[in-house]
Amino acid sequence: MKHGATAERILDAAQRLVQSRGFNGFSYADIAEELGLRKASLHYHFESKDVLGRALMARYRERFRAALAAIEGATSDARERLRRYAKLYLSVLRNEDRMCLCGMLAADFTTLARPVRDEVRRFFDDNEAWLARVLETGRKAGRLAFKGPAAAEAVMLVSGLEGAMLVARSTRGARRFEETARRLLASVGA
Amino acid sequence: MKHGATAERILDAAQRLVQSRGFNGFSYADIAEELGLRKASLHYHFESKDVLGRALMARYRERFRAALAAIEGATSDARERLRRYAKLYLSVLRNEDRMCLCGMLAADFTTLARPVRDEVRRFFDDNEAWLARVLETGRKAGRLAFKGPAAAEAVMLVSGLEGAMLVARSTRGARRFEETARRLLASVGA
DNA sequence: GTCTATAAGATGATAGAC
DNA sequence: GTCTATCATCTTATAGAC
Repeated sequence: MKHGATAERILDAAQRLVQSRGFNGFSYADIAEELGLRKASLHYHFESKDVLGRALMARYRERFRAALAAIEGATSDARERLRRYAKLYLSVLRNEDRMCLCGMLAADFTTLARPVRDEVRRFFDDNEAWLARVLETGRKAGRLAFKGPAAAEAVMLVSGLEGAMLVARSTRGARRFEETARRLLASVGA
Repeated sequence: MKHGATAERILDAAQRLVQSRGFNGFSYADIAEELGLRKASLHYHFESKDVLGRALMARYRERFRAALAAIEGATSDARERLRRYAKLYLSVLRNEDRMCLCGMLAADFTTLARPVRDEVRRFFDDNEAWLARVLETGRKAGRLAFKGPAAAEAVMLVSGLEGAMLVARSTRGARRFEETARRLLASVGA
C-alpha cells in the first residue's frame, strides 16, 4: 500500500491475471513468478488479496475516468464520443483477449469483499452517468436519436459492450466485437 | 458419469455454484456439504472437476435446446418468440441472481479444459443460429425490422442479454435487466 | 455407492533475519 | 523491501474398506 514502482508492477501483473482468468483464477504465486519476487514480498505492498483487489479497481476507475475526460477534450461531437468510448473497450479486448476488469469482477461479484464490490458498482455508475450525459446532449443537438430516458439507453450500451466482450473471448473475435459495437451505436443513431 | 439420481443432484448443486460464484469459486467440498455427502463420493460420479464441468455444459445446452423448441411450439410469431427468449434469461437471473451458466464460463474461459471450452462455444453458436432463423423469418414476414444480416443481429442480441445479466448482478436489478432487454428487442422492431 | 484415510500440492498469510 | 521459513487450511484426487 506504499505505492512505489514495485506496487505498480504488482498491480499491472494482477490486473492482467484478473482480466484473463478472473479473481479466483490466479494466486500470489502467479504474480510473484511473473515479477521474479517471492510471495511474501507481495504482502508487504498489499497485505491481502482483498486489499489488492480494491487497489486494482480504484486504479482502473481512475484510469477510465481519465480516458473519458480525454474523449471529452478531444471532441465535442456526441457520435464521435460514443465511437471513441466503444474503442476503449475494443482496445482492452485486443490486448491479449482481455475482458474488461470490471466486467470480470461483475462475474466474480458474489465472491468479492464488500469494498471491492462497492468499487465495481461505482465503475458502472460512473460509466452510465457519463454515457447518459453524452447521449442526452447528443440528442438535444440532433446528432443522436433514441426514445426514452438517456440513462436507460446508457445502461443498454454498457451492457451490450460488456456482453460483446464476454462472448467475443470464447468465440475468438475482436472482429465480432467490432461488428456488434457498430450495431449498438447504430441503434442510437451514431 | 453413471448418471443416476445422485449424479443429477450433484449437477444441480454444481450448476448453482458455478452460476453464482464462477468455476474457480467453488470446490468439491461445497457440493459435498450441500448434499450431505463426502468429497470422495463425488469423484465416483464425476472423476474430475473438468469432467463435471463438461457434463454441466452438456446438460445446460440440452435444456436450452429443449427450451428453444418449446418456444417454437408455443408460437410462430417472431416477436413473441423473441420476447420468450428474453424471458428465459430473466428467469435465470431472477433465480437467486444467477448468471447464465455459459456467460459465467465465458468469463472463466481461459482457465477451462478444452472439452469445456468447446461446449461453451457450441452454446453460443446454437443460440445465435436459432436467433438468426427467428430474426430472418420475422423480417420476411414483416414482423421485425433491422438492417444487415440476421446473424449479426443475433450476435448483438445474445451479447446484449448476457451483458445485461452480468451488469444486473452487481447493480442488483432484475428490473434493470428487463428494461434493457425491452430496449434490445425494440431495436429489432419487437 | 458411500465411506475413511490419505496424499501431494496450492493458497493466503505471518514472523523475523538481512 | 525482500528474503527464508513456516503455517493452517483448502484443493483435487486416489486407494481400499464396508
